Amino acid sequence: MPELPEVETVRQQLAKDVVNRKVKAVSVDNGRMVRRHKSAKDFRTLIEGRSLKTFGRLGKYIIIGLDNGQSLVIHLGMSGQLRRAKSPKEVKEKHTHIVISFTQGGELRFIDPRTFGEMFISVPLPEGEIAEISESSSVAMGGEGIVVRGKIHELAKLGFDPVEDVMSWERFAVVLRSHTMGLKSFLTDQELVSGVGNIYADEILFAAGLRYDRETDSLSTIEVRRLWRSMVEILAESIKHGGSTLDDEQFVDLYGKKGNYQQFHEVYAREGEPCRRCRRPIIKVKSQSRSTFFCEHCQI
DNA sequence: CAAAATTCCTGACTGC
DNA sequence: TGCAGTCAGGAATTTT
Repeated sequence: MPELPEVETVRQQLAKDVVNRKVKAVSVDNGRMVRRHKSAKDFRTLIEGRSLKTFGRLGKYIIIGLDNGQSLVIHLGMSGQLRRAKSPKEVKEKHTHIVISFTQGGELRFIDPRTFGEMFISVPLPEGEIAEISESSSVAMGGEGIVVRGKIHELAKLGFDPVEDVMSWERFAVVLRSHTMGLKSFLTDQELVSGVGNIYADEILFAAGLRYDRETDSLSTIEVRRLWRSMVEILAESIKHGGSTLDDEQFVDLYGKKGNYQQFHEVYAREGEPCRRCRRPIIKVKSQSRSTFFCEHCQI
C-alpha cells in the first residue's frame, strides 16, 4: 500500500517527467475517483488546458501546482497507481479510471482496482480565510509543508510530514507527550503524523525497540529520541530504495517498476519468521483492526 | 469465506 | 453532567 516513501517516489518521477506539460484532455470513467467534485465534468473543466508546474507532497497526498494557482491533489488510497504512457496506443490496464493526456503527446494514467484513491482540484480560498485554517491546524509548524498545507485547505488537518517538515526531536517530544495513546495509533494518525501507514509504523517501532502499544506519554527522553530517529531514517531509507512492493505487487512506480525496500523489512509480513536480531519468531496481532507485526523480545 | 488496508463516519468508553 | 480524546468497528472495494 502506498505510504509516504512510495508516494514520494512517484512524486519525484512526476517532477522530472511531466513538469510543464499542458493538459489536453481528461477522461474519467468512474465518478467515484473524483468524488469531491459535483461531477466528473466539473473536474475535467478545472484541469483541461492547465499546465503542471510544481510537484509537492504532504503525507500520502501528491500536490501538483497548476499554472493558475490551483492544485491537482492525488491520493493513491490502497491500490492506486499513477503510470506514464508515452502514447495513447499503449494498452490500458484494467481499472484505469482517469487518463490525463498532454498536448505534446503521452498520458498520465490513474489505475485503481479498489477505488479508494481519488483526485481533486483544490481552489485556494480568499486571502483572509487562509490564516484561520493554518492556525487551527494542530501541529502545523515550519518548513515547506506549511506552505502547501496552508494553500490546500482540504488538507489543513494533516499533521506534520516527517520527511518534509523540519522539526527537532524536542518538538516531537512535546507533540508525542501531549497525547495518551498507543504508539502505533499515534504514528498512523494522519492528523498527528502524516504519511505513516501500517507497514512503516511497524518497521519504525521495531527499529526504535518499542512496542506498538506503549503509551506515548510513558517514553523516556532516550526512547523519544530513538523513535524520532527511527522514523526519519526508515522513511528516508525506504525512499532511497524506491519504496516497498509487497507480494501483492500493489505498488509500482510511474514506469511500472517495483520498489526494493521490502527486502529490508524486519517485521512487516514476517509472522513466525525469526527476528533478525534475536532469532525469536515475529508475532502478529490485530490492533486498530489492522495487522501488527513485532518482536516480543526486542520491542519493549 | 477471509484477509489485505485507506479515509471517513459513528458509537462507546474514559478521565477530568 | 459534559466534553474532549481515544479507539473499535463498519462501509466502500477487488483480488487472491
